[in-house]
Amino acid sequence: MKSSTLKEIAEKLNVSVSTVSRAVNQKEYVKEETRERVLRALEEYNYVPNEVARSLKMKSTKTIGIVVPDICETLFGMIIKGIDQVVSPQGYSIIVSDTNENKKNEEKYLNLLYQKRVDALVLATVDLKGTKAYEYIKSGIPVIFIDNIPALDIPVESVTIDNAKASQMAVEYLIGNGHQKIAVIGGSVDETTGYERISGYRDTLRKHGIEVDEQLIRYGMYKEDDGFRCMQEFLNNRGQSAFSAVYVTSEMMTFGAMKAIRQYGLRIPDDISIVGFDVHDKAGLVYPSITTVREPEVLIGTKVGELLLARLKKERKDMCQLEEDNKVLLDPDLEIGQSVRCIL
Amino acid sequence: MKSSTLKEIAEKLNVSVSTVSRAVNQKEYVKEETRERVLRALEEYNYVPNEVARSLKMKSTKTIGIVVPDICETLFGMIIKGIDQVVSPQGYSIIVSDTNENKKNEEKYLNLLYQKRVDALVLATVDLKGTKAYEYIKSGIPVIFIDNIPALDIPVESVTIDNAKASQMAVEYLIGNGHQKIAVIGGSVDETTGYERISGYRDTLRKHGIEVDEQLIRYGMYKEDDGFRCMQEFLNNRGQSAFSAVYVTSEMMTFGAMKAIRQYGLRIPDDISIVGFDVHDKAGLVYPSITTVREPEVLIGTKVGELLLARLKKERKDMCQLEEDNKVLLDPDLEIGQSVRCIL
DNA sequence: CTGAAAGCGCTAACAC
DNA sequence: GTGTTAGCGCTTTCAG
Repeated sequence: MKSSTLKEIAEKLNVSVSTVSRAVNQKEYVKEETRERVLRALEEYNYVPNEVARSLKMKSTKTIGIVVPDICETLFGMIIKGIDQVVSPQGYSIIVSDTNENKKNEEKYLNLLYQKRVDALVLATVDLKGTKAYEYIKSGIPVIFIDNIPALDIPVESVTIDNAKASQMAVEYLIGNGHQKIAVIGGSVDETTGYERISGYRDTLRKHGIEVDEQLIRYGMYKEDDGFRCMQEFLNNRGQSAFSAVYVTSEMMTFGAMKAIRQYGLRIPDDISIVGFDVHDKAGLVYPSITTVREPEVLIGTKVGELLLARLKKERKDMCQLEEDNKVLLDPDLEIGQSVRCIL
Repeated sequence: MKSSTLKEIAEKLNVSVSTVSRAVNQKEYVKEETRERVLRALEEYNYVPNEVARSLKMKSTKTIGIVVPDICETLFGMIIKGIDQVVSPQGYSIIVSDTNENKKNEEKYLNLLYQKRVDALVLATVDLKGTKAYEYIKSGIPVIFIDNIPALDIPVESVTIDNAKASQMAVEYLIGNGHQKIAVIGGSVDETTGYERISGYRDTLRKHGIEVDEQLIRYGMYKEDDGFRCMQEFLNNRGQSAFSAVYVTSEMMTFGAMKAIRQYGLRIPDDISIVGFDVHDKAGLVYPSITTVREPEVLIGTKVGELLLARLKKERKDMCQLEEDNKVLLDPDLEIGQSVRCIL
């Protein structure tokens, strides 16, 4: 039951390997009769093309590397799914690597994928220096960033949501419901996502003539604990800096914040309104349902897939480096739940 | 910034490719001095081994194919993570394919992975015939099944939980809390998981001298809607067949069932107790928290990884087919929440 | 239309 | 210790 090689088929049929190859790839001119003879033999001898050999020859592995901090996060799962959906019909496969949010791991995986000669790389980096990714780009391998975009001095391609807009939507929704004193729990401002979300918050407040109260801004590292802790601080500090609503910029921190509020004996949205980020309530059983900004995950994936395919096709002719940045910004969604009270 | 080849390095150093190769692979005897000279050159000329060429020669791609119905399901995400954790240190990469629960897709992916010559396959199949997987096994490629195990007439290897035991744990927990009339929502009995879970339920009731009431058994296809519908039927039928608790054998159906109960104006656990399966409440915000049987996901992954590594190592010497089934059964966990009322 | 031959980058006998 | 050589299985000129 071992699958045979072109050469074996060729021998059995007394034709040359090149003829068989041509028949297999439906290329060039092969006499209809021989083609059929070959095709039949392929079946009979159970031929399956060896993509490894083809890769070596063609200098293309039909393989795309995806490196994410945590494959279990719904966001990344969906993105991977989206990418797979669009690239697999073209024969591309996806190698995923889960770095566990660890820089060292990321580097190891990036090296491994380089050895395996992936045709392209999709990267949700935790290394803001992006040193390793730099090497990929330099050697002409298409790299698309999702989530964070590292600071590189060469043109990069990325697909992310418009984080500033996301914050704007969240904050304006709160303002629209009468809230003026809006606290925020941001992520690390060293990262583009964290930075953009917080500045979006600030800008939107200002735009609506609301003064930014630095006491109402806290930062966490995206974990549930961080959300919990920041919320506690807000709550303890409520005497000085009152607020009626809070905007939390990540899913787990949103959960943490909600728990802090509950533990304080306060109710959502009666006492405090909350808008989350990327909250996924698969069960639909969280009460009250959470109003949240949300990335269009699958769309990100399919967009990445399309970009990839486009570049992979072009790359063939001219090993073109990107001339300039291509930062695709997708619109976030605002999913309305019942966690915001209208106080107008 | 293109990485060079062994040959190029060899030329620059005026040594042969094999010497360079030996130095790279730290193999055999190379004079310490030459080794160092080579190693330095590798750095200088930015050499990165071409794994494709090596794969062709070695007939091993250091690549493992994983095919799952839905990568976004926490269960599969965790399993993939677990596998990756144990195989990547050995230089293996993982190609994932998301079949979207579709048999045709599954076949397509299985073919693609075969072409790519993955060294092994991990498969959560939706094709109970397992026709395609059969070919892998026949051609000597290690296959490990997770989740469902197809009916094949050759020895197979699998890592799953002990589904009968899972049901036993769920049902005995309910019985221990005084429940006697226990309804169940099962999955498709054509699949091993569905079948085993339901028979585990039956056996456990009998073992405790409780008669099985067929009216209290319903089947769904694992979707939320199915859980909702089955629960409705139970509820509508409650006049004839009363019950105080329900055991639901999948996560989404559990959510559906809970919604049906709520919509009926009944409370959990006051009116009806519920035990779920594989319920993940990442937020920890579902109220009441759900008592659920749970697969030890990461453990499944790491176990699969170890099995894989073991076979991949052996496979080198003797292309040994499995002599007999190797079905690894892992113990499920019972996570106690507040969805079961004690009526003793 | 078909075949011969080179070569993708690497490993592993086998010589020297 | 090191070099030579023969492929791994495939694609692709270039001849015929």
